[in-house]
Amino acid sequence: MNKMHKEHNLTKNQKIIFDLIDKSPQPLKAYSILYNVQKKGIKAPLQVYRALDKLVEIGKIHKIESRNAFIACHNSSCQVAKATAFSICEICEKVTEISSTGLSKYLANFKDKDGMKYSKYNLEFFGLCKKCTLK
Amino acid sequence: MNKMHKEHNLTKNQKIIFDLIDKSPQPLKAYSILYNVQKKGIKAPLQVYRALDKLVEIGKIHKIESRNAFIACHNSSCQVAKATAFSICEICEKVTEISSTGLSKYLANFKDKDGMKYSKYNLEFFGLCKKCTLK
DNA sequence: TTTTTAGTTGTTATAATATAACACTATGTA
DNA sequence: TACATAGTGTTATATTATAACAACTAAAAA
Repeated sequence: MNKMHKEHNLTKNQKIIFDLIDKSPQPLKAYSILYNVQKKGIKAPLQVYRALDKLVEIGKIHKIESRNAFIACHNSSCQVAKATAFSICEICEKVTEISSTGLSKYLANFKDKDGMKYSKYNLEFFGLCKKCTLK
Repeated sequence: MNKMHKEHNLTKNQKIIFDLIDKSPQPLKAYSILYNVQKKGIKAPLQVYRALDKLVEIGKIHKIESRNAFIACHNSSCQVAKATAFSICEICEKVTEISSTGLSKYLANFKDKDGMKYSKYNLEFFGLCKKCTLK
């Protein structure tokens, strides 16, 4: 198996929740996830949050911090949730993961004025998506 | 009063809350703020959140999204809360606002692969601060 | 095989964060 | 004055997230 793409064998709950998020074109919130998986036997918030925590940890999903919502990672280069960038439309709330080599290199190499480098970052851009720009 | 050079004259509640955040070396959370200003007559969460919303809007403070906490802006160039960058220590939780001309220019001019530019961004770097690096 | 271990599960309860709705007040300005 | 805009005080409630504990499971070590 390719090291770069180590499979994390998801447990039942993790799989149910990942599949739901992965199918969704847009970020889902924890309690909306809960509502959607209750018929599959996941009844309590903690069951959802535990699966979310794990999925974030292994990089299968990302949290959109400014929205308290979760989106599947569609960027093969971020196997671990350490370097994330998103664009967020302030009207329709559409969220897109940005995968730009230039951006990720720039940020991974960024040093602050004390010369510190950082091991992780999260960047959220806000503006209007194409559709909303035209309205 | 002349609107052209309108200072944002803070109201009583806004001023109480801004002063508290401004004096704090580290970000404060809403309910910790509430606790600290109760002796000054601010008794309800909404009074705090309303002041916080306004202070964020006019750029006097910023919200650290990943921590649900608020910090005073010490970066004279961000008059409006539209371009923010922070470093966050994952051990001691120390937060520092980054003011790097290079970084802000790079991000302000960033275009995604559809050529879209964005009007605002928020960037949070995570790692260890100097003190915690030495431990 | 048995035992151990780390990780996950299911559950109840509760903490922490944030907003809705409504009546009222202050202030600037037409 | 009257109007518009923004802020206030209040109660209630919605939303997001974690604590604590007992039990289960799979994989690896003995």
